[in-house]
Amino acid sequence: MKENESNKPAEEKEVISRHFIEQEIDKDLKEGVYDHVCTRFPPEPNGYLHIGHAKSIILNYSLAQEYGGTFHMRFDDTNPTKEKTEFVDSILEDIKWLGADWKDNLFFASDYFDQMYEKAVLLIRKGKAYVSDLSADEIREYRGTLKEPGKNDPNRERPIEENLSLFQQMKDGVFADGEKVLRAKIDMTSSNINMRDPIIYRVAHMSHHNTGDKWCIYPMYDFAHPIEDAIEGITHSICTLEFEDHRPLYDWVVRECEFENPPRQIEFAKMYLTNVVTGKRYIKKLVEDGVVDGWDDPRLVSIAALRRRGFTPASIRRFVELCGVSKANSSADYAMLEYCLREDLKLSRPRMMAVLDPIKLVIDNYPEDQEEILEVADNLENPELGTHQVPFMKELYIEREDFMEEPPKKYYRLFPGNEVRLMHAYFVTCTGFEKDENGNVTVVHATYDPATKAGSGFSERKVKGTIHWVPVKGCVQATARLYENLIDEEKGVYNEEDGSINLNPDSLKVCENCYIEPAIKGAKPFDSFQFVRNGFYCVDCKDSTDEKLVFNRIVSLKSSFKLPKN
RNA sequence: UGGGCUAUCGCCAAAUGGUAAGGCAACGGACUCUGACUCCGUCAUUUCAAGGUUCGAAUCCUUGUAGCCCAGCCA
Repeated sequence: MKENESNKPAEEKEVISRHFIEQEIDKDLKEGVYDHVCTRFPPEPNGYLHIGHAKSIILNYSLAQEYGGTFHMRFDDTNPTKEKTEFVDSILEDIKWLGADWKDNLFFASDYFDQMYEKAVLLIRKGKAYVSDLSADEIREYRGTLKEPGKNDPNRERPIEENLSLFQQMKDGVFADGEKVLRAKIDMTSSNINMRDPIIYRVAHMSHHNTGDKWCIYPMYDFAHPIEDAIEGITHSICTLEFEDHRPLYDWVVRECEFENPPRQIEFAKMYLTNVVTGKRYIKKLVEDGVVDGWDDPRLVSIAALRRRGFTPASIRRFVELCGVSKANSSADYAMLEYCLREDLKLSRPRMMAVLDPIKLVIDNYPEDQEEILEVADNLENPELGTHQVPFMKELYIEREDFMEEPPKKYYRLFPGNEVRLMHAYFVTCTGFEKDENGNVTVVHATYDPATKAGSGFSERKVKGTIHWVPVKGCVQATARLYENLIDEEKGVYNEEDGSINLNPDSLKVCENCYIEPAIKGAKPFDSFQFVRNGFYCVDCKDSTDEKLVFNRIVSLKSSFKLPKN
C-alpha cells in the first residue's frame, strides 16, 4: 500500500471504476462475442454540434482508443429533406477540433443505399416485408395507441412477387411521395410500438446532398442504422436512451438481413448542462431577434461558440470524463465545466496585467523621466513559458475597484494611508486622490519605496494586498467582453407561462477602454491569456484586429472576496 | 395491469450481499508578489418509501411512489 502512494498514475487507475459500457465491452471481449472494438459517431447533418454531442463523440472515440479499436465517423444522411453539405463541413470541423480522429474512416449512410435496397428486397423475398398502399393517416390509425394494439395492414398478405414489383416501381419513381411505403412484417399487436410493422422505406422525390437524384426512395432510420453498423463492422453501437425501445427492432433487422457479424446497441443517458439552451428553434430565434450575434456567439454552447469563446478541446474532454457515463438522466453543473477550463488554462497560458476599468495612479516621488524595464515570468508556476518585459514609470493605470476613499473592513487594496504591492514592482503608499466636479475619483496619488523592488529580497515588512497595473505609455488599448450566462439562473431556462427563454440582461458587458501591458501586442485570434486577478481571455476570431484587440472572457478566476454591499 | 428505462449528498457518480469511494460546489483554516493556485480539514449512521429474506441489504424479494422515453412516411 504505502510504497504505491508515490506512484500517481497507478493509484488513479485503481480508484477510477469502469462505467457500465466498459463493463459490457469487457464482458463481450472475455466471452468472445467480439475480438475487437469498433465504435462510431453517427450524426445526421442537419444542424450544428453542441456541448451535448461532445459526450457521445468523446465516449465513442475514447472507447475505441482504450480498447485499441477503431473509431468511425459516419453521417446518418438518410433523409434528404433535412440535410445539407454545409452541416457536414461544420460537423467535421468541430469533431476534428475536439480531437476525435477518424483517420480514413469517414462514411456516409447514403453510400450504402444500394446495399440497403438489396436487403429490403431480401426481406420481401423472405416474406418479411411488404408494400403498403395506406396513407400516412391510415397507417397511424392502424397502428393503434400506447394502450391498444394495432390492426393488420390490408396489404399485409400481398404476394411476394407483387411486393417485389411494387417496390421496384417505388424505386423507379412510378409513385408520388406518400403513395406507397415498404413495411417490415413483424407484429401489429406488439406492446412495443416500434415493432408494429414499422415503415422501412418511403418515397421522397428530392435530391440528396450526396446521391443527388439517383434515388427517390429512402430508408428509414430503424432499417438503415443497423445495416450501416453491420456493413462497417461496428461492434458496439452506442446511442442515447430514447432508442432503448428500438433495440428489438435493431436486432430484428440485423438478424433478418442475415448479417454474420451482428453489432450490439448500448444506450446511455445524454448529457445535459444546467441553464444552457441547445434547442435549434430557440437558438434560431435568439439569432433572429439579435439577442446573440450568430450561432457562434460566445454565450452559446455550440461547439463553434465554445471554440470562439476560447474553450479548449482538452477541457471539454476532461469535463465529459468527469461527468461519467450512466443511464440516469442528469444535468451537470456549469461550474464543473468552468473548473475543467481553469484547470487546463492555469499553467498553460501567459499571465498578463490588464486594467479593464482604468484610473490613473501617479507616483509622486518617482522621477518624471525615469522608466524601468521589468522582466517578468509569463507564468510563475510554469517557467517554460518564458518571460516578457513591462516598463514601470511615474504614471500608471490601476483598476478603479482597487482604490476606495473609505474602505470597508478587510479591504486590502489602496486607500489613503495604506501600502500595497504593485505586482512585479514596488510597494506604494496612497497619499491622496483627486475628484472631478461629480465626485468621481480621477487620479490616485502615491509614493513608492525604492527598497521594496520585486526580486530585491526585501523583507523588512509585508503588505496584505497586491494589485496589478499598466504603464500609461506603451500600453495597449483593447476591448474586453465579459460574459455571464445567457440564462437567468434564478428563473431557469424556460418561462413557464409562454415557453420563452428567461434571459439574463447582464450576459454581456463590454469594456471598450481597457489597457493591457505592452507585451500583449501581436496577439492573434484564439490566443488566450490569464488577465491577472481577473480571468482567462481569448482574442476574438471575428471582431479583433491588429489595431484594436477584442477579447472574450473565457471564464473568470474564482474569488472569495466580496465587497460588502452598503 | 400498455411497454421500456431510471432513482445513492446542492450537482455528477462508485459500490456487482460483507458494513456508503471520488470529483464539482460549499464552508473553515494554512500559505501566498494573483482575495487565484496549492495544502489541510468539514460535508450521506444512510441509498425514493414501506415491509420482508439474511449473521449481514444501496445491492435479493414484495408492494408502492416519483421522473424520463415511445403512437414521424424524423434521427
